[in-house]
Amino acid sequence: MNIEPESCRVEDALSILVGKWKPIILLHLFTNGTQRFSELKRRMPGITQKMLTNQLRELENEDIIQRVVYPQVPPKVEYSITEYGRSLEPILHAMHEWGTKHTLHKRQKSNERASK
Amino acid sequence: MNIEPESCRVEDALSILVGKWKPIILLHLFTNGTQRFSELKRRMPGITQKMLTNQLRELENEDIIQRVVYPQVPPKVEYSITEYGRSLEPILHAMHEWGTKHTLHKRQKSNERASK
DNA sequence: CAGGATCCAGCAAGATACTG
DNA sequence: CAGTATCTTGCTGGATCCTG
Repeated sequence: MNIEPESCRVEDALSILVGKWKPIILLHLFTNGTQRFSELKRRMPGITQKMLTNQLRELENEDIIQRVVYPQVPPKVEYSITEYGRSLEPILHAMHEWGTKHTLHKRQKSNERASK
Repeated sequence: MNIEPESCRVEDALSILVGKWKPIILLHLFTNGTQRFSELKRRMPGITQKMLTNQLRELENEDIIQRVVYPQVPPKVEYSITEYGRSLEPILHAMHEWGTKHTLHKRQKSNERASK
């Protein structure tokens, strides 16, 4: 590891992924491609309209996702990952892999304690 | 990307890195090895004792870092990365790389807008 | 030296109601 | 359908003071 703590840019990446629903939103867009607002909402039980809108706006402001409005009634808005946004894919994937192992790791630890 | 949103473990990894000082603490331990509480504090201007203690405890609870207490007066406590904690290194590194590019990306965007 | 204990401000996020 | 507006709550992080 040769990152100078003074010029650390980990936080920049982190700040974009942080947000209660952002990783899941990204995953849905990665796996299912372009989707409408209502589709995303339906796929994420528990999220409120306000939060979905917020998180989508923040991702859009960072050029991670793209928002396309079709001027019609009733309204239709589609969201998709930008090409730039795709560069986050390896990171998301690495975190998922690590998280999976970590879940097992924690389970082992708690079993060790329980069997004493 | 083939992560099922239902079994997504990105959040698990994220939750460990999130915390205002955690990435920097990890970087300092990665680059400088074992260090005492006061050394870490000195290297991080602005952090309070409470926060340093908090963040260290949380990392310790996840087995990312190790805490060794020397029973003497005045007290001496040393912190270091566990071998398990080292598995986070590639992720931190990837995020730093991405963050560096993202900083440039944003600068370009704002220049584009400014020159219109 | 390395903390623990309190108190407090700010922001993220949830609930709910309304609208072009 | 895809939002916006408002109110409220819970948690993160900061300031400050105390101690084995």
